[in-house]
Amino acid sequence: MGRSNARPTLARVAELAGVSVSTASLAFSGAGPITAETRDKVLAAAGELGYSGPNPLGRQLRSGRSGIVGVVLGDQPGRAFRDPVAVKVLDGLVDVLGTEGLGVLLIPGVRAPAGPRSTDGEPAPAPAVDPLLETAAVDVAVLVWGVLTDDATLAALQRRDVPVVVGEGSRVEGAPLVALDDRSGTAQAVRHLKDLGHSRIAEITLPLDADERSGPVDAARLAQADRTSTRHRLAGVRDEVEPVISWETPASLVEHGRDAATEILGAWVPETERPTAIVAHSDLLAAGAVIAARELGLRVPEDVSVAGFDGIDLPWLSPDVLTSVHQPLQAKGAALGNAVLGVLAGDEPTCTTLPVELVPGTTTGPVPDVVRPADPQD
Amino acid sequence: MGRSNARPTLARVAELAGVSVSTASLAFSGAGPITAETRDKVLAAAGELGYSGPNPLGRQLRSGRSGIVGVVLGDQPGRAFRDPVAVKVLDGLVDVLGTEGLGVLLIPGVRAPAGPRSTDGEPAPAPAVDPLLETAAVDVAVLVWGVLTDDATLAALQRRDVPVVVGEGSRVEGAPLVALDDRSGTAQAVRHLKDLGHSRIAEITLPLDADERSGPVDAARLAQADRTSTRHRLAGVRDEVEPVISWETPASLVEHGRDAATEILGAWVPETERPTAIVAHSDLLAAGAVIAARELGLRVPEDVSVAGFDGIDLPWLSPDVLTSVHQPLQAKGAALGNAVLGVLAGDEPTCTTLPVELVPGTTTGPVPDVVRPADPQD
DNA sequence: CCCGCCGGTCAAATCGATTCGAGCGCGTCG
DNA sequence: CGACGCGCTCGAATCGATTTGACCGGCGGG
Repeated sequence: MGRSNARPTLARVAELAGVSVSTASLAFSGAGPITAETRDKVLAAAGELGYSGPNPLGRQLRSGRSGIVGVVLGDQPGRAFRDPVAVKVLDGLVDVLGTEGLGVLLIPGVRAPAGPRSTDGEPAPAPAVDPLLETAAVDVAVLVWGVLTDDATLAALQRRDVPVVVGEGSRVEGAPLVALDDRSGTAQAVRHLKDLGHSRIAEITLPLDADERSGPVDAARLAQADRTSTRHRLAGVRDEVEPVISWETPASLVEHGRDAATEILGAWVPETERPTAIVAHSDLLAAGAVIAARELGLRVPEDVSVAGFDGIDLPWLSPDVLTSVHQPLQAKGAALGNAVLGVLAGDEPTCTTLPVELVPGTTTGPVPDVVRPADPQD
Repeated sequence: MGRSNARPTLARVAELAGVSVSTASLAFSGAGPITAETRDKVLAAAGELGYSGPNPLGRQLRSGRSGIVGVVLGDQPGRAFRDPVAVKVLDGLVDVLGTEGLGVLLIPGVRAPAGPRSTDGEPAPAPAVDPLLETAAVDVAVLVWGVLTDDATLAALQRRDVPVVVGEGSRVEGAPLVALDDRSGTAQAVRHLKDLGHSRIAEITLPLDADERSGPVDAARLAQADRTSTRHRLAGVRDEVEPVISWETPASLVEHGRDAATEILGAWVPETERPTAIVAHSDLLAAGAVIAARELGLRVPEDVSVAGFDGIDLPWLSPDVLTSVHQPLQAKGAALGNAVLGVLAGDEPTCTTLPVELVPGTTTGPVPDVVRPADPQD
């Protein structure tokens, strides 16, 4: 009973077919020379035994590869999926890797400690890395959403000698990086607004670090910015203009963009001093800003212009089309996939920077006359 | 050079520590009795060699389990992620499995053939199943988005003897099922509308099958409905009312809901015959309907009421809050996770049906007076 | 006529760990 | 004083396949 119940192995198939295990293996893998007659004999035996093909585990041990690429999600797994940008990138990644027969394994990153930074006892010395990070059999890990300074996830991976590919972060020693021309992106957006005559420009930023703060960004806070892509987007804006106000959000979500824009547009005491344009670090934030403006009775773009970043589809913003800095999302996923392939092939790590392109929509327009300074500007 | 360059193995650590391989294994796994002194010796040797812990592949082969659960995505990997419902369920699933140390592997389902149902040559006898389906080392596969009759994905999995867990579909022999009380859900929504005085109710449906059609649903088409949950939602509506029109959509997306509602509301020649309420099979479709109504200059809910299904957050619909049949999304993911755990533990397959609950929002209201029949009703 | 090559098959080593049962000191109980 | 039991360690089998090199008969070229 013991073995009759268990799933048949290649050895038993070979036995029944009257050939050696090695020959049976050849019959399935197709590698190496084998007579059609022999193969048929093996296949017939397999059919009789209900053998469903070589066990992947055995193959993997032998080859030393699992064929699995780990994708490390941010601290909250759910949040990663709520972001259309992440989703599109993931999509492209799955696509490229899928054609190579590689699978994508979702790995939650470090789990945030239960209490929100409680100062009692130890300062969370063990950041509770997800068990999968420690044990999963992945050939490569992809850190799609960047690397923080002093990243516990990265540390765990490196301790395990798992090769890493980084997207959107700062360079990691020995790991390929797929970056975006963030700085040029926001700079282009602001230049576009300036070309339309705007000068009082407000900014809605991506999170500066993992603290999930929300509120105005001053010079001190600016210096603390930890996330590379946020830093670059901040810098790009400042290449062109000093924003009249810059508002930090806890995450790239519509509701946070709405809250930020409500603060920015609503709290301005003399209406003539209100910003005439908003540049947001993401489309989701920008969409929130458009909604907030509508709720405040402001017309877009007649009263206030809004520009975003990412170039995602926002069908529900209809009939408006967001002016946005488009990034090649699918291509970013593909680039990450190729970087993974490169690592697997043993190539030298390279650093790719993807281009961005401003695509004007209907949410930006000329600066309103009403608030244009009456005095003849030199 | 050969071995000095290669990653160290447990055997070499044991050798250096002067103990046997079995003892070294004990030092890492923690199973079985071992002296603290011996363990330290092994750990020290490991540190010296740069040994980064037991290779998962070896462990997996021995245990016969990979610790990986495959989640089969629909035909288009990207579409699965665009659906907030799917994302939340996936989120709950990852959460439950993650705490058990199980990983979630994304598997694209059958790849649709290149040409759209070209009738030349063979009728696509080889539906091009994704290579991962054939080769990935998964302990269980989850078909989150149901099973079609004659499902190639399911067939491939069964051929490989991979146990399966089904969500939202029809019962599969020997596999646990996590279902939803779809029928009661749409029935509740329609009853709510009837209680508000509506009688001319239109319906926007989920896809009836994989054909991605869009247009009115007649009795013949109704009979073709292939997807279990769609069938139940259709039935639930008809338990309460015969819709004045039922419009099929190719996918649960805002834009399709918008298109459908534009047809439904716009093409009605005598305005007094226009439906006063729309029940949609999903929140995304319902949101599209709200947008379409607004675009047509109709007020929601004064001129037309809209009810959805799912209960997802729609911050951008603000200030409206969709009336919707809420389903326990996170719980559904958790239920799927538990079903997976059950399969792994060898339990008998069970069938869970999750409850739904109508939560009224601001998008449904009393039937408008204008179009209410002038003659005194009974 | 003989050597060497070639297509096909097989035996055995290998991948890296887990685990069962045996062995071995040593303390304790009878 | 001898036997039993307990705690720790070790040897060896096992998981399931891949792959290298040997082997073997037959055929063509020198």
